[in-house]
Amino acid sequence: MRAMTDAPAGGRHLLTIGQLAGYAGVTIKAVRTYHDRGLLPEPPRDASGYRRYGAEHATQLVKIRTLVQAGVPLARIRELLAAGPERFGAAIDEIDRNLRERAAEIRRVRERIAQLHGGDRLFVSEQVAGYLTRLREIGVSERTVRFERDLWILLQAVAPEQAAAWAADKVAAIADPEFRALYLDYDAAFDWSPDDPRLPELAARTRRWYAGRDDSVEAELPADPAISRLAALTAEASSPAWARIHSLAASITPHSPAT
Amino acid sequence: MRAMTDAPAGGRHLLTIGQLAGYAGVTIKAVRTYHDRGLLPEPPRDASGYRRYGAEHATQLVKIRTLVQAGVPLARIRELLAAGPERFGAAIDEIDRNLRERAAEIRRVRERIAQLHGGDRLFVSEQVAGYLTRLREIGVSERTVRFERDLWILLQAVAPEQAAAWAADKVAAIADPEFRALYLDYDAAFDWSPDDPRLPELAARTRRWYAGRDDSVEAELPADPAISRLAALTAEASSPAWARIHSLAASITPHSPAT
DNA sequence: GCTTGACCTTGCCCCTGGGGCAAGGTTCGA
DNA sequence: TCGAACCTTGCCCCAGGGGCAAGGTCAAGC
Repeated sequence: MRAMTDAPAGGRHLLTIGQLAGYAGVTIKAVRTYHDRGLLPEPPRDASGYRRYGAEHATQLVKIRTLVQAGVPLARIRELLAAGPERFGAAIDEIDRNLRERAAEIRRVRERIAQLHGGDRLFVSEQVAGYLTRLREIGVSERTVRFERDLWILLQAVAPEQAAAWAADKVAAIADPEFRALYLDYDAAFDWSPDDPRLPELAARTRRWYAGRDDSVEAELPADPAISRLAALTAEASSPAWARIHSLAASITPHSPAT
Repeated sequence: MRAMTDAPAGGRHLLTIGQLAGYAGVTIKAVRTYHDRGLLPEPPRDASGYRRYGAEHATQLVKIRTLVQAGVPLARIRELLAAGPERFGAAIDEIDRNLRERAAEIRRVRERIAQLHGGDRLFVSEQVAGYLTRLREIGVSERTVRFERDLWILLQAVAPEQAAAWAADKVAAIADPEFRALYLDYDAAFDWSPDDPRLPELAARTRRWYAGRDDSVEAELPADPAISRLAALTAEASSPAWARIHSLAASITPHSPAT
């Protein structure tokens, strides 16, 4: 066996680095990198300093390339090649599991990518996305829907559980025709002047609607003042008319339709 | 609209970088990298120099993360976000195609990985792998089979088309019971002494077998002298007994059974 | 008021898996 | 004998961050 594994005898090492790389489907640079990282032993050199490879390097290199294509890091490959066949086999099983996982991940990513085409599902919870869709269905302008969406994103980022409770409340409210009418009027009022004579009446209707609600529903909502202020401030910063309504109906702060 | 897109007004930018990163499922470092690469605009700073983000950053960041997970390079993502929705849509289609391709690639890699468990298919052509399997079936020792395999790897690396022609010839020869018997005797002779009295008779049988061949088959084989020498030298370096046979039957150089 | 821990800031060097280029030496075929 | 195609080493570059240093800041609890 000595002659087969060690012998530097003539004839056993005759592939140049380019031929070896070509056979294994790898670049010359990659071969040299594998030498540097200790994955592939340095072969003997010929008289002029060229590396001369034998079949043992070729089999090793094909193994390495296969593992590299499977996404195994070079450091791990070095360990695997050094380990015995039983550990090697176990590692291969693990790598294959890993590969299956990656394929599944790609499927998941493809679904998300498809949602980039449009739709809000990418940015907010399913519940909120359904609510936004419902708003569009009843005729709310795209501008206001986007405004709502951005507000929900903030809410979800700051306080996910509170956002969920509020969203449930909103979904329930939107089932009421009176609330829907109110919401559409708010939508229309977005760019009215703050002096518009219709605003006081809208504020009064808003107050009446909240007054008529079941108090128990109200009590269950977490009433974090920072969150309420956030909603109110955001609305006021966007529309002077909404700010006016807010000041006219000061008592209803946290639950005006557009927030 | 101005108030919705530019306003630094209080209340609109209140996420810290950590909250933003947490919402989008991204590290703080990644957010800063996206600022540096121009994927995400720098938000206003608060009094103490902290970045303060609004919902528009959150939506943008979720988009970015989704594209990053899909393997889109950051430079490309920047272009996409700057482009109009029609180009964005077209790019999404292309990215999805890319993703499908990657999934297919993973399937292919899994097949190759499975072959790492054993088998020669990873290292030599299907034809040669079949030939090696046939050798094992007729009882050739594993040592000699590996020796053949290594030689074929060298041949395929140096001259793939010649290797294919030679392999076809070998597959045909192995169908002949006389050749099979000869091959097994060579296998047994591997570690005989070069002075063994049985060697001259083996050399004579070899010469007879080649003499009885159809000459037209012989003529079709490419007779590259370098390749023949490679085969002969490799064999001689491995087994003194084989070297002895070779010198006894000098005329049959390129086609002795073990090469 | 003070400490403590969790945040934030910038800047710098590190990693993988090579690619590309420079500046030379070698080998092979016409 | 010359050019093309090889080979050699060495160096810097890329993405997409990670990790650490050396600070400034904020909120809670005592």
